[in-house]
Amino acid sequence: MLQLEDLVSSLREEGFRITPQRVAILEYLLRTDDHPSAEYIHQVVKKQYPMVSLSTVYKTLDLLKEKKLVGQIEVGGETRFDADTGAHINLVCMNCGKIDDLDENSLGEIQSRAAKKSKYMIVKGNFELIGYCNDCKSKFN
Amino acid sequence: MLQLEDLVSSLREEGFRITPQRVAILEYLLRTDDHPSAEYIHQVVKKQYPMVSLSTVYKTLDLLKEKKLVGQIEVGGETRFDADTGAHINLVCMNCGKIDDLDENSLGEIQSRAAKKSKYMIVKGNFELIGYCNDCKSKFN
DNA sequence: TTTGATGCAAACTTTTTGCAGGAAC
DNA sequence: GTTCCTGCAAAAAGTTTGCATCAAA
Repeated sequence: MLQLEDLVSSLREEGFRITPQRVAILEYLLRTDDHPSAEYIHQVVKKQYPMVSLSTVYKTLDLLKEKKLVGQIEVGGETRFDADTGAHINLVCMNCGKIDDLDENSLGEIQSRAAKKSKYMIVKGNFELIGYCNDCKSKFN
Repeated sequence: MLQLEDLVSSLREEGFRITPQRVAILEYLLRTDDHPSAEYIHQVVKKQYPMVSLSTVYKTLDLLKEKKLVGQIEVGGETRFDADTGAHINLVCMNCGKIDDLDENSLGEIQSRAAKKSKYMIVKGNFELIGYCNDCKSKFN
């Protein structure tokens, strides 16, 4: 499990400045299992630090993406961020918009088979299953 | 293999009008293996029918999505359309933007396992592997 | 004190929408 | 002739950028 202090010191060592805005965004991303949009992160962080602007959220997310601390997925025309960088499937609910993670150990095998067949050099994978979550599916039966 | 005539008559039977714009877009989507963006479809179709507008392309794509004749994937912040509706993996090249398809028969199994574990009702899957294609990967070694 | 980060506003990109005119039936 | 479709232009939504100010180091 990643700790806030570790991230803060590693950022500081690389010459990045530790601002309250960055700490607040990092704190939220570390404690949530969610897959928030930039807009949503802004809403949450603003409750605690009302002076944080949306463009700072975007800039911080860019920084974290570059350092591979968050992943990025696109769902329904909206970009969402994902703190879990390991290989997993995102389950996306078409009704409530919730995104759950599912570990699946056969993904690595598929990935290497695909690399061999296609001759691609694979950098990362995005696996999504889209449907209705347990809470919402009853409404569509 | 889907034929243009079949699609045209099925659209006509459902009360949709057959316009040159719709035929041109359908024709292009049927003959290509590509995963074009709306903008790109517009460029291609305009060469043949210069009067086609981008908003008509979007409206036609909406219609085709609703009828499940095209799939939609989001890659790098851009929406791309995919005429292959079967279960497959999209291989996305980070350098040239090309998208290849790869059939993978273990996807169905993963999907049913995921449905059981997560209690989701799965409607569709998006599987992407992102990296460098055979032509581009030499530039990054 | 120096330099990088912030916040605002404006710009940009992609997609959607309203509406008047035109084409398919 | 009726109704749906098209194309334009404007709006909307999400993201990026330029720049003056501010704060971390």
